[in-house]
Amino acid sequence: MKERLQQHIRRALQSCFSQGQLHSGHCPDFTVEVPAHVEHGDFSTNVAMLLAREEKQAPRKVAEALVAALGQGDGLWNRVEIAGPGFINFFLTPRCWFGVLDEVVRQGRSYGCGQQGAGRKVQVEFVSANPTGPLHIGHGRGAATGDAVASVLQAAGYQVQREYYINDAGNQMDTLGRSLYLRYRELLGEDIAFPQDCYQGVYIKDLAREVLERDGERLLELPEKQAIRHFAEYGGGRIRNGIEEDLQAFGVGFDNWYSEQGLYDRGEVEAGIALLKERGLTYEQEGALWLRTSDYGDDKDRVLVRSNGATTYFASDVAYHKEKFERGFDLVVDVWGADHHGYVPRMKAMLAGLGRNPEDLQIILVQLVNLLRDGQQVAMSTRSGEFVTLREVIDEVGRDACRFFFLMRRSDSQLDFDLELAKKQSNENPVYYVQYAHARICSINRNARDQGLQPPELGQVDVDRLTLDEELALAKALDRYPETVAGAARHFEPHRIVFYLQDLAARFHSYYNKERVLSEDPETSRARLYLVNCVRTVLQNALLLLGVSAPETM
RNA sequence: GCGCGAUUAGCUCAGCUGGAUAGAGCGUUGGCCUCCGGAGCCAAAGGUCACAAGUUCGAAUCUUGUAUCGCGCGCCA
Repeated sequence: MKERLQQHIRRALQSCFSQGQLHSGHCPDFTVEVPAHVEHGDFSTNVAMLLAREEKQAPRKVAEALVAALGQGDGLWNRVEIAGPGFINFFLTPRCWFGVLDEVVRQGRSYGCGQQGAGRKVQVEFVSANPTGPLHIGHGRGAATGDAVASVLQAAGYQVQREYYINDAGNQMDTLGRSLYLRYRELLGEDIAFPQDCYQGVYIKDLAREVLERDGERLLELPEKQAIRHFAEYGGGRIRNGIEEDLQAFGVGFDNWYSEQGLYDRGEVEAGIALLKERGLTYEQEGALWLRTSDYGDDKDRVLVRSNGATTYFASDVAYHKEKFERGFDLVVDVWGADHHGYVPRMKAMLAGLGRNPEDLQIILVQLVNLLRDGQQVAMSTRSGEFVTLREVIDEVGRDACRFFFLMRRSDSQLDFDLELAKKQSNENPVYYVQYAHARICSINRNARDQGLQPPELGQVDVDRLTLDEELALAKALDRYPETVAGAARHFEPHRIVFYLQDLAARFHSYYNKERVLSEDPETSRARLYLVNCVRTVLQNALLLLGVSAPETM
């Protein structure tokens, strides 16, 4: 709708230029917005105020010329007014608003999808937790966010790949192996002083016991190094499988699991470093190899190869991201914990150094989750290994509530997650509010069928029967859905969908309480059924983007 | 110390590319079931958008400074 108005305004502008009412001859970057107050119409544009300076005329004068040129707009609006400092307000006809219903029915499941990303490949990498322990609640937020961002981008027309980067190289795997090995020896009766820098969680003991049951005592015979490697491989594999199962329970699936170790095995890390050297972006100092990231906006230069010859984590990240783009992605999205925000400049710098536009890498920072129970903070400490796992939360509050809660705030603001609240089946809990709206409409459909009334087919309804303000408001809300999805995709902000859903559900509940859909008059009932099923379609489409189910009964 | 982010109703938070009289949920108070599912609805109260300058037709939004809070600042991953 917005776009149609923009076209009309542009056309009016051109005609003013050619007819000589206006002189500057160029079209400013104006906006068409939904005003905050209904008295200001359905849409409002600031174009006259933007032109005023160049035209050397009062904004309202410019607006008058434009309004004269706008004409009747093919019946799109029934009134145009100039208001305030020079806004032009449009009052659209109900008939044109209810046209959106046919659009929803025509497009069905794809209503809301757009073409802004058509022909572009994007990769979304998220979760990417180390395979050294189970996923915790923070990973859950990253998983929900990454998956929803990927879905939203898909809806915007991008070809999307979901990828999980497995940090299976470096000394953390060694630490995992050592932790397991020591617990194993402990189980066999040895008195072990378990080191601080080993993984403390109980899952380590469980895994060690598992190995003991499988392999018996014979691993004690192995040389320590070999034993540790054995434990690392076995434990890493088991933990990875566990992570995959947890994600599956959460409804998150990946197209690709990408191993860091594989980068080393194929010589990609070496190749990456060689390329940077070739481009003259590196130098040696005190026996280490540095990358000149500070030439591209970073605070300081960063080490790629340490003086002991070992490569840094950053070096494999260089190789990884270089390789991502070689795979042909036009856009790469990384979802990180916000505590890594200090790494953003060096990643962008690295891309710039490689001759790639830093904008082609978007990094979404996901803030901490503050876990509460009845308003009291649940104690968590990674060091002691006492943390609440994602699986525990899914089992306790359910997948839908869990996902919805993770997406209720913008990802870069901290999130309070109250376990008791998420479980409550009451009006305090926002998850069910939206799902309930969907279930209610399904219930209406069941009742309608009992009365021999089917949800009407495309256009088989008289929209003039829809005369209530609430009905018009619902149609307007449905019209706003596609641009909401587009905005969520452009800004990588899935929480916009959540807010939209709450708004749409509220409008529906309000309507439902005020007026019966199945009324005395069959034609009116059919029209309302048509409207309400459009609401259902959009609720379902939006919930689907978030990975939350749209139940028919609750 | 340097850098990044935050600061909006009692609480938790939205607020689009700078737009007109700043919004929602929860909580509080008072109403609504003979009625398609009350997991719902209606109404009221509640604000110096941290503070101070600046930019302009117009600032919660942009700039600078101040305060408070959080995070990050390794040849760790």
